[in-house]
Amino acid sequence: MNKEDELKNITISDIAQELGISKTTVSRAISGKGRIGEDTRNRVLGYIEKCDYSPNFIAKSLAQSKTFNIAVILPADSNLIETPFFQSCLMGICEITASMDYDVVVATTTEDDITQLKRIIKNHKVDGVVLTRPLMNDIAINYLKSTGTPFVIIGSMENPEIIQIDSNHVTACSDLTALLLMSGNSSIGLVAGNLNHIVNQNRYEGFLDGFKKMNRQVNPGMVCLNCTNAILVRQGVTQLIKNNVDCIICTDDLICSQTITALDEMKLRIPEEIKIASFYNSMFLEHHHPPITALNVNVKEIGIKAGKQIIDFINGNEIQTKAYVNYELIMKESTK
Amino acid sequence: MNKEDELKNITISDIAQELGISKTTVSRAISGKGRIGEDTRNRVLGYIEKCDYSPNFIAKSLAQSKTFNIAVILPADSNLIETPFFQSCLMGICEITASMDYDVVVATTTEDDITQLKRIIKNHKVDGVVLTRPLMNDIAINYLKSTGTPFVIIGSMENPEIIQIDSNHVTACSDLTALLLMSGNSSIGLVAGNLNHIVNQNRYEGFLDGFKKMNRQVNPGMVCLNCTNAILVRQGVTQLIKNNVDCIICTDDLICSQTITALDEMKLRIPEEIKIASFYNSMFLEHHHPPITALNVNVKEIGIKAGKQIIDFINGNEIQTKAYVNYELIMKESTK
DNA sequence: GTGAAAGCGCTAACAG
DNA sequence: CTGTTAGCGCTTTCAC
Repeated sequence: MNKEDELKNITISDIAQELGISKTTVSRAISGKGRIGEDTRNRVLGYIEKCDYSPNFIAKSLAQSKTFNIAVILPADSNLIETPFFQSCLMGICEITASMDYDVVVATTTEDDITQLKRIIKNHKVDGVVLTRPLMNDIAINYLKSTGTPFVIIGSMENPEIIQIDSNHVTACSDLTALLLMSGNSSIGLVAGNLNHIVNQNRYEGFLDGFKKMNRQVNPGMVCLNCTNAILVRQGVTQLIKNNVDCIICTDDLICSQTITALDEMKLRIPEEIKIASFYNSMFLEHHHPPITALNVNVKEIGIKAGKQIIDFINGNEIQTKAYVNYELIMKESTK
Repeated sequence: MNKEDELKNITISDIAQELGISKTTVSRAISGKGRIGEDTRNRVLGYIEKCDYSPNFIAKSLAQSKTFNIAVILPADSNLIETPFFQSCLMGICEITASMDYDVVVATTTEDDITQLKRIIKNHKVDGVVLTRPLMNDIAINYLKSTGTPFVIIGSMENPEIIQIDSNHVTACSDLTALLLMSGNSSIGLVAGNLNHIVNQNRYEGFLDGFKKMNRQVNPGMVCLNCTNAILVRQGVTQLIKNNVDCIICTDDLICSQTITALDEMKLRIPEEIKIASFYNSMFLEHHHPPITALNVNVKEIGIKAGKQIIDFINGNEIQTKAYVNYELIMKESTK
């Protein structure tokens, strides 16, 4: 009987008829908008409770030209597919949207293919978008701007008109670098990923800033950028070793794991012969032996903030265009 | 101007009026349903192309009582949140659904909280559901059954009425176990995760089956079940070591990483003093030193099949209720 | 405080 | 082959 009740798809008209009032009144009781008598409202609400009515969002959507959906755009690049960052983000977004009566539609893009995004926007499937991996020259951002779609990015950009949620990768990397310099590492190298990803730009910037803060010069031979695959990482690490680096900072956990593999091949021991640090304290780093020094962020909280921001923005509420989430530096054995 | 065009929200009526025909005809031209003149169709299609019309899915949804959305339910359990399996699955599902003109709504559940799922179903946000982590006694499955919602599971169940996509964990683990027994490991132990997860039941079953195939007895002291956190894993490993195990099979990568940490603490070297193998060849195992023997599956393909199955099912197409995806045993240094 | 009626954009009989 | 007419379930003026 439960089964039938749910399938019955009881509508607002049914309720109106049953209670001998008009659809309008029922609608008002449910939405809370417009004037309505205290007792009438309670009568409606009571009946609704009893007969397990649930409104048809599609109809509501059509009438209001709103979908009550937001899109979350995930990168589909093969080398990011296993990164837990996006998954944790998504969890946070789902949590907050559900609590605000919105749902999450996901789609993937690559650096040069945004067809899934376009479909969703063209089909009016969502009211707004969360972009999780902004690029330097981002066709997704350009598209969203050109269509006038509300969106927020998880990341940082110069443009102050774009709503942004991020941890401050610049100061984070700057802090990490400075701390490592202070603790006696005279020659620190950087292995960075795709510089088209803004986050890697930020971390690179922070790296340089850390040196500046400590009044040190960065040796150009100590910086390997755009290491977008295991082979490039290995080449980079080899170069750093030749230049007698004593500590390596990796811009993310995948690069870190590839760096460790390279170091292993060269029979270099961590931390005795070479120190290493990375970003985002994932399972990989957490359970590595020795444990890897890393910057830790509450990624789920980033998702929660991003979800709240976009929904508030859609609904015309006031929001801050730039929100930061704290990070935390976790020093471990790999840099001792 | 592009901007205005897209916002203009040109409708089927506009087109009809512009072309001096009826809405119905336009609708037919677009959908391809019903008889319509070759030339009329082309005229409509041509005009549509030119004015960048895109249909309003919401209206279509309301008229057809279909949403063209499917839900993907992801586990929100803290110890699974970083598992790349679900992310890869999701990628596959997104890819296939997009190509079939469907979209993906995601929601999370835990073992005892399916409120997000309920919201989505009650609000008629989706036409069907993909469950990614079936449990032994799954309230989500019960709920979906009771509401008559079409769904598929990524995993295996006895019930042949439920549409299932999976790699065969039983034979996979059986093969792995048998192979390790054959290659001279006399005493193999198992560290398994939450047995409420069907997949862990399957692997446990496979483990036992491997022994049986080789006419060996399983020593009960060699099996640690329900190791749902790092502490339990450590206890389990300690017990296995006391019982002079020479090889450990872990039911997933998280347990594997925790096992390795425990082994490290005990100063046991892999593979010299103890061998180890795991499931699902994630980044963690891939870049570990030494590389870890594991069962590898094309997870994205599982997602693709699941997405196709649910959409085909919704549309009343014929489908097989049980689809397997191949696995591959990758022997590496950790068991040499 | 409540109701009647129009309409969101599309589909689907039913006629012609 | 094409047009007319009703809806899908809800919101929203505009009267009363």
